[in-house]
Parts: sequence; C-alpha cells; structure tokens
Amino acid sequence: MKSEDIAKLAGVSRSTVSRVINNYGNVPENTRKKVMKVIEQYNFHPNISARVLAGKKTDTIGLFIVSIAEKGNVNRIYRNNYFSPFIDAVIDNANANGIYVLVNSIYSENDYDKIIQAFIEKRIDGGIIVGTEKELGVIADVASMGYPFSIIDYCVEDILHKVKKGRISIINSTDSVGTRNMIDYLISLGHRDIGILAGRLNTYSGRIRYETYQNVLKEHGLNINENWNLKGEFIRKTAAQEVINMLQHDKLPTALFCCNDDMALSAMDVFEKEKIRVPHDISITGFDDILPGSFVKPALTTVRVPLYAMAQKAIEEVLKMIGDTSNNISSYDLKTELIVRESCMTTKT
Amino acid sequence: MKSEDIAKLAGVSRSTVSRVINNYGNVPENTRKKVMKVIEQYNFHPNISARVLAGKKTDTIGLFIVSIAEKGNVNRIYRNNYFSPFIDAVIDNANANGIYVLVNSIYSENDYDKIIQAFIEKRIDGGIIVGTEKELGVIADVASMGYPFSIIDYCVEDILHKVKKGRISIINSTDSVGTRNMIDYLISLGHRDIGILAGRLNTYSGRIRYETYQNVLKEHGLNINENWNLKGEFIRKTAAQEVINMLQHDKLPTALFCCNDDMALSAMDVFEKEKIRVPHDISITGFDDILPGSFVKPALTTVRVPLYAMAQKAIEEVLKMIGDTSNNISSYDLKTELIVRESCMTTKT
DNA sequence: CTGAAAGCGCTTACAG
DNA sequence: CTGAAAGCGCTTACAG
Repeated sequence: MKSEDIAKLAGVSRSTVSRVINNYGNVPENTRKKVMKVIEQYNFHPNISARVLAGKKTDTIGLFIVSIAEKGNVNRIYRNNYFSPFIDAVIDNANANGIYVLVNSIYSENDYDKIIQAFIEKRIDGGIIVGTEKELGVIADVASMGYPFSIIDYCVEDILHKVKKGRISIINSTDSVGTRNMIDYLISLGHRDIGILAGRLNTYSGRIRYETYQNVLKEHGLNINENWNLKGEFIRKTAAQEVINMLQHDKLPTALFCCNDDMALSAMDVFEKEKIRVPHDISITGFDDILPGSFVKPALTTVRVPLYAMAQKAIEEVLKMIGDTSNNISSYDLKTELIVRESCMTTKT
Repeated sequence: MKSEDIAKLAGVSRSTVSRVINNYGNVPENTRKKVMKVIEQYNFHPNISARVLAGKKTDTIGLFIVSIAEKGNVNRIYRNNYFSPFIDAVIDNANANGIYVLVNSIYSENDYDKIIQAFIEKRIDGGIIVGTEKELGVIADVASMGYPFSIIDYCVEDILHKVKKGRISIINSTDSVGTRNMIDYLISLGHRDIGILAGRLNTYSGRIRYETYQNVLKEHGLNINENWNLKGEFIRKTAAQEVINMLQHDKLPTALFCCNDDMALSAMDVFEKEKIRVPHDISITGFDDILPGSFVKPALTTVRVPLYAMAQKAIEEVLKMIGDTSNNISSYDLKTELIVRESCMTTKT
C-alpha cells in the first residue's frame, strides 16, 4: 500500500494525498475527509524513507550515551541509577512529541564515529549526548558540521572556547548552588570537620561539586583536611576503598559530603560493617537523589538533580534547533533541591 | 556529498560506487581501492533513506517496552532492575552487529499502534517486544502482517494457539526448573512451612513460578497454607503490604519464596522493621538476580535469570528472521541458575 | 567488469 | 483547489 494506491481509491492525485497527510491548509474539508477515510480504512502510513528522501524530517533523534571503558564492568550505564531515569525521561518526552529515539551506547573511542555517522546517513534530525566522558573534540566536530544537539553536564565556558559556532544546547543542573546549600546545611548542624568523597574531576559536575565544597569551606574559615579528601570517582567500589583507607587515620570527619548517592550508599555500607553509626558517629550526604537513597536506612540526605526536567529541556531544545538552522549555543541550569532525610545529625549535644 | 560526487571524484559510475559500498565481489581490487580512498577522504556515508527506498534493509530494530499504566509511577521501566539490564544488553548486542535500536515505551493501550506503525513506515526491519503486559492480540496482529520479531517471557502454547503463522521467536528462561531447584533447596534445608510472595499471574514467568511452587510442594506432600499465599504483583509496595498483612497471623512460614528480587528485598525491609531476623527467624529467596540483591545484608539467595543471554538470543533470532522470510515460530528456554548467598538457613538446630 | 537507465515512494514547485 | 512531472539519493537488473 502506497500513497498512489490511496490516491486511486480516493479518486484524487498523489499530490492531494500528500497534502492531506501533511495537513496542509489548501485542501477542502470534503476532499480531506474522503482521503482520510481511505487512509484509515487501510491503516496507511507513508514510507518514512521516501518522505525523508523527498525532504521531510526523520522525526528521530539520536541518544548517545557515553561510557568509555565500562564495558564488561558491572557499572553498565543502563543499570546506572543516574542514567537510567534520564534515558527513560528522554524516550518518554520524545515519544510524547511524536519523535522516535535511536539509542546508541558509546563504549570506546571508535564508537564516537557513530554520532557523526548517524547524522551523515540522515538517520536522525538531532541528538542528545550524555555520559561519563567529556570529549570536547567530538562535540566540536559534530557542531562544526551544523548538526543540532543537546549535551548534558558540560562546562559552558569550555564549549564556548572550543566551539566557534554550531547549534548546541547545554543542559546542566545548579550543582554549585546545590553543593553550597548542602555544606551550609552541615555547618548549620554544627559540623566543622567535613570530608569529601569526590567524583570524577574530568566531569563537569564532579569538578563543580568539588570546587564548590572547597570554596564554601574556605569562606567559613574551615580547613580542608587532606586525609578526608577522598577520590571516589563516582564509583561504588572505588568509594568504598577510599573510605576504608580513611579509616586508618586517627581522626575522622564528623560529616562526609559525597559527590553522588552511589558513593554515599557505598560509604554507608563500609561504616555499617565497621560499626560506625550513621548519623550518630558520622553524618553522610549524597548528591543526585537516586531511588535507593530513600529506601536505605538511615534514608539519605541529598541534593536532588532534576533529571526528568533536564531530559525534557534537552528534547525541547533539540526540537527547537531542528526547526531553526541558525547557529546558536544556548545553556540552561535547572534547579537542584536540598532533600533532608535521616543521614545527618547535629554535633551539638 | 552523495554517491554521484564520489563517482565523479573517483572517475567511475554511481553503479560502481554502490558496488564498492555494498562489498560486491565483481569489483577489481584496484577500482575498489580507488573508490574507497575517495569515500574515506570525504567520510562519505550513503543516505540511509535512499538505500532503504532502493530496497536495502534499515539495519534498525525496534525495541518495544510494554509497561501499561505505570506512567507517573515510580516503578518506571527503565529504573526497573529487571528491564534496565535487558535494554542495555539489547542495545549492546545490536550495536555489536551494526544494528541500530529504536526504543519505544508503550505506556497505554493506544501506544501499541507504535509497533505496527514502525513496521509499516519501514523504520525497522524487525522488533523485540518485552514488558509487563502480555497482549496476545497485538502479537497476533504484528505476526499476521509478516513482520519478524522476538518476544520475551511469553507462553509458547498461548502463542501457538493464537498465532497461526508468522515469524516469531519466543525467548524464555527455564523458570520452572529454577523454581523447582529453589524449593528443593529450601526443603533440603529442612523447611516444610514455605510461603510464597507471588508475582503477576497475567505474566508467563509469574504464572510458571507460582504453579511450579505449588507442584513441588504437593509432590513433597507439603501443604499450602493460604495465609502464606501472598500476592505481591512483582511490585515492592504491594509486596510490603502483603507481608505486613501476613504478620497478623499467628504462625509464620519458616521460608518465603519470593517470585522476584524486588519483592524479596521489600519483604526483608519489612522484616527488619518488625525485628524479624533474616535468615534466623525466616529464610527468604528471590528470583531474577538483580544487582542490589548482592549488596543487601544478608545477601539474597536467588535464581539467576540469564537476561544478557536472553537479549543476545533475541537479537540473534530477529536478525536471522530478517534474513529469511519463511514463516517460523521458534522458542528457546535459557538456563536459570541457583545462586546461594546468605538469606537462607537450615531449620535443623 | 562497468555504465546508463529505471525504479523505490514520497514531496513540492509549477501550471492551470 | 488540484494534478502532472521532476527530483530526492540510492540499488539493481540489463546490456555490453
């Protein structure tokens, strides 16, 4: 069944069928009805390849999830408590707009080619790039070819520096504000010995959270103890090892600011094993607000990253850019929120 | 840049460029090299729409994840510990075969149309359907139109009864064997009072696990106590409520066979809150082997469902069917495995 | 081994 | 308001 068949059955030309399908204005109501009836009767849907070849959009966006060197690792990205809801939200929002999503995993440097290839082959109209690695070179390449896309968790200055022109939307959360709120909260509870379990510093959010932690401590005249400066890389296992190492030192911090929930949960496991009570002996805070954080005991106090809203914005922005070929690099910071639960305690007794 | 441009630059015809791209045999090595050089130099990739319109495959499969009425629910499918790794594995295996994956969420009855539509529009060559709902009518429809696809967790008899012909591959795990092994294990530990926290019975695996539990108990002459026959629907919250209700009765089972890990974890939370010790006061077993089950304390004894292998098989089978238009309904049962950890104890003191 | 030409199923100026 | 025709960028018999 093709548009020509519909045309014959409805007694019109293919042009008219096309006009009806595309909802053009210059078709009298009667003709439209007549054609629609046949279309519905045969459940006709135009061949997407023919449409695209004739100049229409693919109505498809590519979602590229970067996670270099984690293949074979248990930390696969779709099981990741942070990325899974994001992927979910992207597909959900895209589908709600009648847009299809082509999902691609990028597990090695070579896989980056998939991004440009999908664009060149005209499989997609736009893209969303998210992940654990920040390849500015790839971003610059895609941008220079004029393809529109949204990127999540990238430093705006870095992009502006590296990319002269292109159609990019940079979506972040206000991690600096979130970190500041959290440290302020700990200080208000009386904590002065605040350690950090840092994330990956080659990540924008990892860097921001780390730097803001340092800044706020300094502003309050609190010193930063090197023994409490843990490098957890955002990974459960690494985080656990760092916490175990910290336990070798005489003095522990009274609070540990973890740069994501996964590491916070992992730290809590270690403390439990070592009979260190949370929050009585040490207060723990997370970042992201992943689901398990609310199940765990004590429930995790954390900073909520608005993942769903970020996915929504990412989609909204790609769709906008797809409809507008002018070069424009925009950026948005979506609001984080302090979620106080049970994992922190006042030091005042 | 199109194939015609490449042809001109290489001094050949479009036909020859096409032959090189498609790796046909009848091109002398010299010509091939000459053409390839230009192709690589300009990073040329053929327009996929043109290729498909001219008769080639889309090299894309649709992944349809069914989760009716869970929209807005916290149990979104991509955060689901069972589906996430499956989606991951599908994309991974597809990409490894040079196949793209179009991911679609089906959250309402209307969304089912997406499946047939994607096929009719020729966006995909084949599909994989997985999810919490089992719509045999939809399966029959898609099959009757001749589109090839794999389905996960469906009753083979039901399909054969409903679908006369088509190109379907049904992928299951040996849940009956898995359930039997688990109940046998509990019995070998001395348990005779074994309760069940059942999953959704409109699901194939939910039904099999439930029925096998009943059969094995009967075979051993053990009675099935209605007070211990809990209906958890595979959902954390429902499971917790059912366990709480069970606690009203005088006598508790000495072991609780949970039909998935999520419910087992949820039950463990309830028991902990109620000061009922696992495994000392009650043994708990799960099903699926999701990641958190190994983190939890005590670590969960469970039946491993080979999700990755199932995804791999699903891909393998669709690709096979895409290359072969003959009608064929096949089915595969991939092996489960008993994973003994810490959540069960012998009743012999 | 290779090219000219037809054809895939749409959309879109163009002409009326 | 509507149809005939060209064109999108490939592939594939066909002929040589």
